[in-house]
Amino acid sequence: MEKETVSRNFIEQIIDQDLAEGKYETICTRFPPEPNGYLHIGHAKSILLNYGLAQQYHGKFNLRFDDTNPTKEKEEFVDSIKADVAWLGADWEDRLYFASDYFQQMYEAAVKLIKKGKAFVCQLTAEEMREYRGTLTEPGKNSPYRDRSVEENLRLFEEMKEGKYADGSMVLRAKIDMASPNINMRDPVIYRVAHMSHHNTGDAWCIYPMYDFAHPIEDAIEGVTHSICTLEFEDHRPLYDWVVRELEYEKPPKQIEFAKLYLTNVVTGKRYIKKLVEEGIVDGWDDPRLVSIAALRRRGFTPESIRMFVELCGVSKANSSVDYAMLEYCIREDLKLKRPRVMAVLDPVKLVIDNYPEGQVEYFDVPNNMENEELGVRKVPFARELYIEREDFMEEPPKKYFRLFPGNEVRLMNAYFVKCESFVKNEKGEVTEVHCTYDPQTRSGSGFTGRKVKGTIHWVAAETAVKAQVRLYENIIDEEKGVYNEDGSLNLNPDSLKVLKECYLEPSLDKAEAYDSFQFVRNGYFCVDARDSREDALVFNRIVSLKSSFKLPK
RNA sequence: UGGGCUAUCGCCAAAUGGUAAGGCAACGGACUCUGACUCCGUCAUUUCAAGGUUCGAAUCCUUGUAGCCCAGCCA
Repeated sequence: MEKETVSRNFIEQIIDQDLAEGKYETICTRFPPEPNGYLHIGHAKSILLNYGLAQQYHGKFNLRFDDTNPTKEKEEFVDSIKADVAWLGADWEDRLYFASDYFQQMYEAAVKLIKKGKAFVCQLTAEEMREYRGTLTEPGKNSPYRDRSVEENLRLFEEMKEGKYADGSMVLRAKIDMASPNINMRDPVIYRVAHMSHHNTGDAWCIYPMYDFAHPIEDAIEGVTHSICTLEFEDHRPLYDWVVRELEYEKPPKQIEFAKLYLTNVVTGKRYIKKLVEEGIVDGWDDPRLVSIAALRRRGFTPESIRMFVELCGVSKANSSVDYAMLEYCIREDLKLKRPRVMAVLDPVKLVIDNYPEGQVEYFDVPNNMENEELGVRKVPFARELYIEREDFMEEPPKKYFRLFPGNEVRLMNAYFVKCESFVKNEKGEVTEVHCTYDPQTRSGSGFTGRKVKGTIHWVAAETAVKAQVRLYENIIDEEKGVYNEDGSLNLNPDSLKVLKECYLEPSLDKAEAYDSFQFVRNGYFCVDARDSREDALVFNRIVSLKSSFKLPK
């Protein structure tokens, strides 16, 4: 209630006004996917927007499959869509609908239009119809079949329904205006013939309604008040309104359009994704580098983080592309206090503590999350030989490098201070071992305040470490250059996309439950692949790596 | 070039004729058992452009400019 001063987006303003004018008592929204593919982050915006509005106004939210075209739809998509919508937390309660369940009503509606002289059966071929339609700048011409009698139209339409005509030979068209500057109003097709089995209605029908005719009817039947869709349907609104008007629905639903959500630095085009899948660049529609809902889930995003993201993006009619960094921000924000932070070394270098007794192992009680005591503590073994991150040691450190270098002392996180005494290089000049001495009185939790160190680094005890295969992912596209070159070739090195690496994890991570979601590793984080039966089930996403890497002072 | 829509910071986005919110990013600084987090601070005399109306304009008018969508028996 104290939200009084918060500004409302344009859709809320429309709803407020409709409610104030008494157009509707309560509102009803819907998410109407066609079951022809997997949901992505853009759909999440629509789902959460529709559901959020329904919640906010104490109205209803329906999930309805817009399955009016059997040539494109599959049952498998119905299941995945339901799972994704549910995962996002949008609850349709008992209101799960299928447009195909309304085929009879739609048929009757078409008959009503015919009887009103507002629809006719047309036998123009597809090509002819295109010619008759005119162009963007020239008006169209009336179909020669436009003035058939109501009786003949009724008979023909009935016969279409009975299966007497072949696919493509005949359609039912709305009789509107072939000279309209809006091409959608030039006697649009509202029913076509398709002898094809439908995933829901089987072979009961061989005529199927077109979107423009079906959608307003679906909304009207369900009592949807605000039919929220994306911008490309703006030109269809006059037709939407025409349908609900001619069919004489009381309290007709109202279509409102908003801009789709685009993200920078990701591939969203179905065409591209398909190609990436076919070429084996990605594992499939749920590859963690994509932004399908399933991919995001697999990558460790939470429904909360996606909700936050969608809210942060806002709703408007301006085409825009939201910075991927905002999505990253949301997941960091959500997981910050929610998940344990564990240590894992991704690019290991051995660290030997020369003055630590050989064979000795100590167990430290490490808080799972310093800022959230409820997450408890875990035991982490510490020994003479550890692995540290290669980038946490430098032979010749630049100014302001606070980590390990000869003579410098740092804190091993949750353990002791160690001072670098020497290091070993191989014949290639690579550092293979870093030798240190530790100071027993600096043990973590001892309250030691004798001196301070500037740096703290993470580590994993070598002997007990769990060796894991980790997949490093990088952004899938370079925003500047695009995914594909003009000649259609892939504009990236496939090897850069997925790098399999061996890394070392704390032994506590041996159990899958221990890392079923994001874990912070320095500033990046990784999560277990949701399909954790896979051998390479661990996924590392260093999505904030740019931020975390040490930058040389200029 | 017909019709529809849009234009406010690097990226989203408020402001509904009363003197440009907020978030992300970035950049300073403080703090720190991870250079993170947190905290504090900076970041649009100006709203696509040019004119006009007005005491007052991002908001109204005019003329331009740029971008997106539409010629499926797809949704």
